[in-house]
Amino acid sequence: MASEKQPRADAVRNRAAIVDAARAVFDAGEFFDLRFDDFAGRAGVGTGTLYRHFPTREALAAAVYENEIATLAARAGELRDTLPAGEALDIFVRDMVDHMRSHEGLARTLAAMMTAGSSDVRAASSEPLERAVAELVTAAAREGSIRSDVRPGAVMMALHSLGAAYDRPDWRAETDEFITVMLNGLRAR
Amino acid sequence: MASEKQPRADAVRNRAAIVDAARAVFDAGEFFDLRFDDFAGRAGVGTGTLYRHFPTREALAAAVYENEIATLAARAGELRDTLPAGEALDIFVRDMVDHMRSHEGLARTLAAMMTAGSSDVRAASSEPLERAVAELVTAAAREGSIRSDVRPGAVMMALHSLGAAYDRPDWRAETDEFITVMLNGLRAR
DNA sequence: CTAAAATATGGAGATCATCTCCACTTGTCA
DNA sequence: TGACAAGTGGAGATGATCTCCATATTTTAG
Repeated sequence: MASEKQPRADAVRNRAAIVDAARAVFDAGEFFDLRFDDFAGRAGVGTGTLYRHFPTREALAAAVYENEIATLAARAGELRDTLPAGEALDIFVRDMVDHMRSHEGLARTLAAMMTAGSSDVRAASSEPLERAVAELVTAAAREGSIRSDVRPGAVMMALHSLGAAYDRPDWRAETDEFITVMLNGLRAR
Repeated sequence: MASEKQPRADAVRNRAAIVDAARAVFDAGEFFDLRFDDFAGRAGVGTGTLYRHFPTREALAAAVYENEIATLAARAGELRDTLPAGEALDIFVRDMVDHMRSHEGLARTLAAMMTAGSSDVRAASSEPLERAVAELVTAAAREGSIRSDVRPGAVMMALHSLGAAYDRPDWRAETDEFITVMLNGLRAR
């Protein structure tokens, strides 16, 4: 149907430079302090270029988010291919928590942007992770290591909450307990 | 220490009018489409008045949020006084879900504002609910109907996620399953 | 290799939301 | 009822967002 056009080489480079700069800003937790135009300066491009590639703040956030999601989804696939499903699910969830812990600013900022943003964008951007988790959950249920009357989306919801609740003073400890409760709940018959 | 001054009657009326107008806007899901100044028009006051009462969007959102939290916390107290703790917790969680279902736009908008806003504001505004849930959880643990190695905050985190994940296409069904998983996990030994 | 066409760039300046300021109105208190 | 305090509204300053297009770069065709 749609014939995809090759973008020009410099366009590709600029786009990447902007996303890289944005990732750094996110990680430092300065996303909301900066004028949107400043992202152009940071990436060494003009504001026109910034706006052409990312018409809104949200669009830029979505691009960073998609990278992050891809990393997580890849990790899920890897685990699925090398471990029994029940174990893979367990480890994936805990890895995800660790990942968030080591990129605090990023996790918090993306959670905020994604909560505020439009459903459609969020749904589209999260799709690969959604898919990967669904596979893990379905496999674990088939294998019999978790109950089978829970749809994968319920697990995604739980994971979602990790990001949303990120700034709770005792996040670290509460997360561990929350995860334990959830995994126990999944195993309960 | 601090001697509280009575505000003038018209100031009280105006403040209430603004919060009322804001609640309606929230409920309709139009919060992000409106210029902040428009809230003044909707409430029938000037922009100066709006800004005096609520210096930022976030401050206005927090005021609406606090109302909502008070309602929920009151409900929790009521349940605690009339039912065994384990049952009270169970019913409270399910009531909260129902409450969110019947105020979709409100729940979604508040979740977004609160995620984006500062930790301090959020922490202060949520405190009454936090307290009420902590009481329910602690009582249920003491009573022996749920495990006692889970701090109340872990449960709050789970509740938080309900708001955060609000726009998932299948929210209703997933929420029920998620809640079931969590409550089972809490009872698992 | 070169020229023309296609694509992309940067940043000056138009546009628009946010927020301040103060002359005026309303409420309160004696 | 007068006088002082408290509160109001909205015009306009401020500063961020976004558009537009003359110029520059890359690609394609000859």
